[in-house]
Amino acid sequence: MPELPEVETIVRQLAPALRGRAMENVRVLRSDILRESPHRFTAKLVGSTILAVRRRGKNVVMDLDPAQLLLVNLGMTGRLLLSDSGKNASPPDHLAVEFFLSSGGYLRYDDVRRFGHLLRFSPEKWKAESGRLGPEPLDPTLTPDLFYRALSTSRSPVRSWLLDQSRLAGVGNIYANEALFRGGIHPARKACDLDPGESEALLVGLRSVLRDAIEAGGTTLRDYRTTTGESGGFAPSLQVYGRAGDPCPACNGPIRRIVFANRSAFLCPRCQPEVESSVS
DNA sequence: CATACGTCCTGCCAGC
DNA sequence: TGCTGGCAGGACGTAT
Repeated sequence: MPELPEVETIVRQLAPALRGRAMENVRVLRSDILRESPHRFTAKLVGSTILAVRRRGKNVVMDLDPAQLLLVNLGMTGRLLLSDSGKNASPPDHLAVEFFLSSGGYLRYDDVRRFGHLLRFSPEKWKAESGRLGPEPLDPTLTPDLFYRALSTSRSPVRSWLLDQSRLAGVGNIYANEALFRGGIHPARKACDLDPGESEALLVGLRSVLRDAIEAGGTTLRDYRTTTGESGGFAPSLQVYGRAGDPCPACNGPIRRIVFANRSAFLCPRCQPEVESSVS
């Protein structure tokens, strides 16, 4: 569910609302969301103050005082729901963890499939962990040349390359497919086969779709919600994802769905040819 | 080392 | 109406 634009949307809502507030109590209802005992998790967090909320890849990262980090990976169906006022919203159907905050509100983590995780890190451990993730796609220091060189080291299909968090942090199946369409690149082509021009077109397409989706508050297909429970607005703007059989917005030919690496890929066969045009 | 595949879990939807 | 199989936005462990 949540890829970079969805997590960015959540973080932009949480950051101003949570900054400076303390966790007065923590209640764990589904401990398989954690990788430590609920008792230890709770004991280490109660009394902490939230200094900042930010994003790294698809993770929500909270900086706490005393110094530690709380990372939320939403998996497929995780939601962070914020109730700022005193009034009690009825609990969501799959409530996993509740944080009771100073000034009376609370933050709830809800997750149908429980593929998500809530993880604590020391600053040192987080630094190492973050180092295992690839660069942020929207970071301007990721130049077209660096992007091209990174692609050129891998024989994986370029769609798989985009999904690999250790190569690039934050891209999931929706935006990988949309970026490949915008860049005119077939998803099954080997990453190392893209030429510099194609590589740059892909980077431009990726950045544009991520920015557009952030602008719209993310894509809700089914489960994704903002912290107030609202849907994102980008779904109608998807050009290929989930649109098998629909006309291509560029050439009117039918969008196709193919499956590889156990996941659906959507593409326009005409706009995203399988083999690069070896004209020269 | 790099890449490929099965698995975790629940809910929903199309098709019979 | 009710059942069944297929499918889902992620990420990790294991096998090759």
